[in-house]
Amino acid sequence: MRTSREEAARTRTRIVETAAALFKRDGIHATGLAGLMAEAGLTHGGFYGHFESKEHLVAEACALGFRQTVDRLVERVAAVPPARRLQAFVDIYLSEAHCDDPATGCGFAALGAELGRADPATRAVADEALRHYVGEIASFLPDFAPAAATRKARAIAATLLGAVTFARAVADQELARAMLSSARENVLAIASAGPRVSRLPRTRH
Amino acid sequence: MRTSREEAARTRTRIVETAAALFKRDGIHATGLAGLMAEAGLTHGGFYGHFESKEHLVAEACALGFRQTVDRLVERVAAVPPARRLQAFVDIYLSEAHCDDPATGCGFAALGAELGRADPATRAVADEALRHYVGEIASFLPDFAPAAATRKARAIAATLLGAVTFARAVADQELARAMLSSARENVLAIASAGPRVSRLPRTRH
DNA sequence: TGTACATCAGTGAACGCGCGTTCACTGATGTAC
DNA sequence: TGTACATCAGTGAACGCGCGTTCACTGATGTAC
Repeated sequence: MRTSREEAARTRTRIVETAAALFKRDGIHATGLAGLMAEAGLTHGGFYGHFESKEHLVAEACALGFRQTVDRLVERVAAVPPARRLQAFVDIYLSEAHCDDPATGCGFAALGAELGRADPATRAVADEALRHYVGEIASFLPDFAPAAATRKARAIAATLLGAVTFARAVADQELARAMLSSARENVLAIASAGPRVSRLPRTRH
Repeated sequence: MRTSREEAARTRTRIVETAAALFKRDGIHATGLAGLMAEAGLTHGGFYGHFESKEHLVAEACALGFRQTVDRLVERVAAVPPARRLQAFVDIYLSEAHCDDPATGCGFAALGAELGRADPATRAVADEALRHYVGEIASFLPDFAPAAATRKARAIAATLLGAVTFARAVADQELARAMLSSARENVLAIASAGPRVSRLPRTRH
């Protein structure tokens, strides 16, 4: 039962989207191809018509997952006045809604340590995604010189990722909330600490 | 071939230690019991003489892994004068040696998102370990009131975890180093920002 | 435009393999006399 | 203290199952005339 080329392209996209969500929800290793294909409304035999191997799908699904994460955040934050964008971004990232729904949330937080064990192609995807992501966060810090903003953005990305990882790991919801609120407080402190470019322009040291 | 009770107790300990290292190195889901038992110098049949299920071992191995992490850090940092302990701790945690060897490093960083999918017993273990860990970091911040030190310690724990997760995930070593150094810089800024208890005692707000 | 045929997207059975778990067995350890 | 027997730590084969991957097949799509 052959389908049209447009339909086949749509099928392929659907597999990648389903994979991105399942990998983020259950982990890469724990997600089987048969279940994944079934979730996409297909039988598992057709998988190798679209992808060379599971690893190839992993790289593509991660690329999509990371892109979606950043795009969604940027879209939601764009509606906020520039001066409040960082705070809006931090509030969304550290929300309980984000912690409760890894499948649609940050790919780095959802995959975590598993990325460090992924094949080089997937890790190269992570390179580009992280640079892009840090660049977006840095754009929420217009008061700082670009190099300083980038360094702060990296630290902010790390703090947010770590806080959500801890919040998801622990059983005690009060401890999880304490972690999220402590991270929020200190991220905003990072964002406002140090010399502003308008007062004290400074190049990287 | 029965062995003595002392030997059996040592065998059990060896299984838990081996599990802690393999879970941290390869991930919990990706570590099979047969390979794990072989690594401990045993055949897999004996496993259920020591543990009720893999999940029970996971909880025990995580408890050990988390405890080891904190104990080793505290031990190494104890040799440093109190005023420099935070910096020493941060330098160890963000070292390339730590990034390159998950098996002996921080259990939270090594297991990451997998903990969020673990059973309640394992996540309860994470609760206690995180509280203990945050308490140790707070003890490196004696200049702050206890509640403020705890909040800063949580943010520091999150930043360190996130930075190592990113550093391990990316393929580009320069990007990894940039992440580690940006995290270091901003963690030390967190640690020195805000009112000190000696100058401006302040209760939690 | 209509027909005949080649292509190929998706199906479903099957492959070898490693998974977590069970169990009959072995033989040294621990115990009772 | 020495002997006879029960216990049980560890062995190794086996269980059903899901894994990633392969392949012969089906039948609608795409193409050539």
